[in-house]
Parts: sequence; C-alpha cells; structure tokens
Amino acid sequence: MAEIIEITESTSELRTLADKVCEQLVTAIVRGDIPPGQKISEPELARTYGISRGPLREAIRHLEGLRLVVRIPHVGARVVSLSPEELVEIYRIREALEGMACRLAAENMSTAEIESLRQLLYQHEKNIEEIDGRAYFQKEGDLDFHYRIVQSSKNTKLFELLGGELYHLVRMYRYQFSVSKSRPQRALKEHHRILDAIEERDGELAEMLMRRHIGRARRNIEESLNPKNKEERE
Amino acid sequence: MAEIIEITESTSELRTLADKVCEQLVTAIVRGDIPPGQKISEPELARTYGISRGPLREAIRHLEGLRLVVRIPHVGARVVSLSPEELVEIYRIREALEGMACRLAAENMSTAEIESLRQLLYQHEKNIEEIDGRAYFQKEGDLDFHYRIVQSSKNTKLFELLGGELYHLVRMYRYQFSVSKSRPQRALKEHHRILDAIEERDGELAEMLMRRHIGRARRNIEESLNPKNKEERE
DNA sequence: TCTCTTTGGATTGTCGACAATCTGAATCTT
DNA sequence: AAGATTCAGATTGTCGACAATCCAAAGAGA
Repeated sequence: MAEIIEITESTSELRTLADKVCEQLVTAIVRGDIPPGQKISEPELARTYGISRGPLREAIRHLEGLRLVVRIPHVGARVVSLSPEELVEIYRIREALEGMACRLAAENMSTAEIESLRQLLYQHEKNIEEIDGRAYFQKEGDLDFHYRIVQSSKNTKLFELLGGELYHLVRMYRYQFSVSKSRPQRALKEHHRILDAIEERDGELAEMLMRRHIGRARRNIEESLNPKNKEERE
Repeated sequence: MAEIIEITESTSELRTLADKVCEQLVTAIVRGDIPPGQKISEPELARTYGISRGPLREAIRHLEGLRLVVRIPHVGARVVSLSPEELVEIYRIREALEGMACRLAAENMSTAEIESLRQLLYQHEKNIEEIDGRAYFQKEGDLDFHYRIVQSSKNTKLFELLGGELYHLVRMYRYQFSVSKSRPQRALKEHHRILDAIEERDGELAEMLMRRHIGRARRNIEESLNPKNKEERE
C-alpha cells in the first residue's frame, strides 16, 4: 500500500490521464521502484494514482507494447523479468541498428548538431572527473549520446524503434544490473572517436567504431555472466 | 455505416474482446479495408463490432503501439498514412536486422527447420508457375520466408521486433502499393541461394546475400519513386 | 495423510452514463 | 465581404458498477 501520488501537478504536457500515468509507470518500472516480476494490481494502482481503472488499463496496454510488462488474459500483468540472455540479444540488435544509425548520421548530421553533441561530451568529461568513482550521471549520459546519434540519423522509423521500446528496456537493464562499471573514461574516449568519424563524414568508419563500441559492452556483459556458467555444458 | 461484424465465432484463441477486435482491426488496416488516413470513430467502430467503447479503446492503444494508427489526444485516432520515404526507411532497417538474423540463423537453425523451409520454397515455386502473372500468393509467401528466417535466428527480441510492428507495416505497404511486381522468379532464386548459404553454415555469406536481396527491393522502390522526383532538387 | 473437489473471495473484463474538449457552422462585427 | 466569435452538436476522456473468470484455502473422500 504505497502513498498516493499526485499526477495533475508536476507531470504534464501529455494531456490525458492514461498518458500521464503511463509515463509515471515507465519511469517507476525502469528505475526499479516496481521490481521485475511484480504483479500489477489494477485496483491497487488505481488507488495509488487516484484514478479510475479505465485509463489505467489503457496505460498498461501501452506498457505491454513497450515490452515493459507482460500480460496474460484473465490473470493480470507483471513487470517484465529480464534474463541476461535477452540483454545480450538486445545489444546484438543495437550493434546492427546503431551501427547503421552512425553511418546515416555521418551523412545527414548538421555541423550545428555535431558541435552541440561535442559539447555534451565535454560535459560528460566534467561529470566523470567530479564524481570519479560513481559514474551515475554517465550512465544516463551514455544513453543520451546514443540517443542523439540515432536522432541525427534522420531515419524516423529507426528513431522510433531505438528511441521507443529498446531505449526503455536498455535503461531498465542498466538500473537493475548497474552495468556501467565498465570504465566510463574509455567509453567517453570511444564516443569522441565516433564523433570524429562523423565529423569527417566517414560513415564507414563511424559505423565500425560504433559496432565495436557496443560489441565491447556486450562482451563485457557476457563475461560477467560466463564465470557462473563455466561448469555448464551445451 | 458498414455492416455489423460478428466476432465471437470464427476469430478466437485470443480470449478477451479487446484482443479479438485488435486482431480484426490489424488485418482490416493491413488489407486496406480501412484506408490510410481515415479517421477512426470510436462510437461507429463500437457499433460495427457490437462491443462497448472500453475494449475498443484498449485495442486502439495497442494499434498505436504497432504504429498502425496515430492518435492525438482529444481529437482521435487515424489510420497511419505511409509516405514512400518511410517505406524506404523501413527497408533500410530490415537490411540491417534481417542481415543479422540470417547470420544467426546460419549458426542456430536446425537441419529439420532448413528442410522445412526448403519445402516452403518449392511450394512457392509451384504457386508461381500456376498463377504466372499475378503473384498474389508469392506476396505473402515472400514475407513467410523472411518471417521463418527471423524465427530461426533464435533471437527472441529480434523476432518480437521484426515479427511485430515492422512485419505488419511491411505487409500494409505491400497491399497498398502492390510492390511485388518485382519478378517473383528472381526473388525465389535469391531465397534459395540464401538458404544454401545457411545450409552450409556460412553466416557471413548468408548475411551478405540477404542484405543484397532486401537492398535490391529497396532500390526498386526508390526507382519507382524517383521518376516523379526527377525535377526536384535537394 | 494425501488428493480431489468445492466454494468464497478477489481480480479482471465489459458496459452504460456523465463530464471535458474539440470541430464546424452560423452569427456578429468591422 | 472577410474575419473573428459564439454556440450547438458530436466525440473523446473518465468514472463507477456489474458480470465473468481465476486463485487459493477449506473440506470431503479414499
């Protein structure tokens, strides 16, 4: 029985209740406030947010589309429970998709966008120096970089895909497993190199660097997983 | 004012009304029975399917997630209107994603699956010979082949992505623009070559062939588009 | 004591009605 | 006559209540 959360005030821009609640639920799930595997009780959530079940059900339907909850008819919805294998799968997809995004960005990104993105990287640099050990800002910041690249690819469908469901899923995984102990300094350096390639309009190189960048992250995950599976066969 | 459509009988398996109606709407939109850009009136559709507005709204929310309708708060939902540019974007995404799927399929596809898929191709061959000119079956059949490949990649996330929203969108485009006048014989031959590579477990070749295969289709679309844009600059 | 059945409680699915908002036509002003 | 304004009609958003379904605990039978 959590406390009642006020919606109408702070969170808005999205006009309908269902949309607002949906946004609230997305962040709640991504941050782990509603833990993976937890049952989503409609009456309870409706009370929590002080709304009726109608809009809430619409929000849940939307969350299902974002792959953040799994719903079984007449039984109920649960927050998606993520297996490490699926995380690896997602990284493989990102490898292919963001690699392409990078190549397109090298062709279509405006110089203003490039400059703006470079500034963002400098800011990340500062954040890393400040909170040396805990790279919390970097965690979301890294995603920001990737997000901006995809946005600059000017492929709207690609942006919808990566900026939509996959984006939230990756954010969720990061919060859960706190994946990014993988020295942010190195990641930042790689980001700079990628942007360099884009600046020189070398799409081929940019794609390759991005694929390597994500591939390294993926292998990190796989390795931090394998030690336990060392004994397992097949 | 269309006639009233019975739901409970034929279309089932999915237990809830919202899910059934959603499935109905998907095929209706994909086949163009509800034309692109058309407004979706909740009261009218509710009457048509003989259900209340509650489940219908949930279904629409789901369709929104599948990118088949666009919704504006307090205004209503419209069937998505597809620009040829977006179709090209989607084909670019498929190039990257299905290329990867092919490589994974070469690694993970069982010999039984390969044999089954080969049989499917033989069946396509027959269908083409029978209805030489109009390649209607081939249209959906082509998608079947691609669908099976993705399924055999054993990457569940990839399957969800390509088998979900992108699959329906591509089907929709095909129905609308009747894209596949692009000699089915050649496509079929390419399918065989791709399957050959998979059978020989040559992932690299399989990926390349698939990328070319889809790339050719994309260029077909671009060319059938350019003549009109010949005069346009930029 | 274990298993199968039953039954009560709670949850999900569905409906009809009311309130908030938008669209478009008719009216008024300049 | 052109433009802005008002107002009616319809549509979307929201709510509370009822019906259908599922889950789990209690009880009956072997």
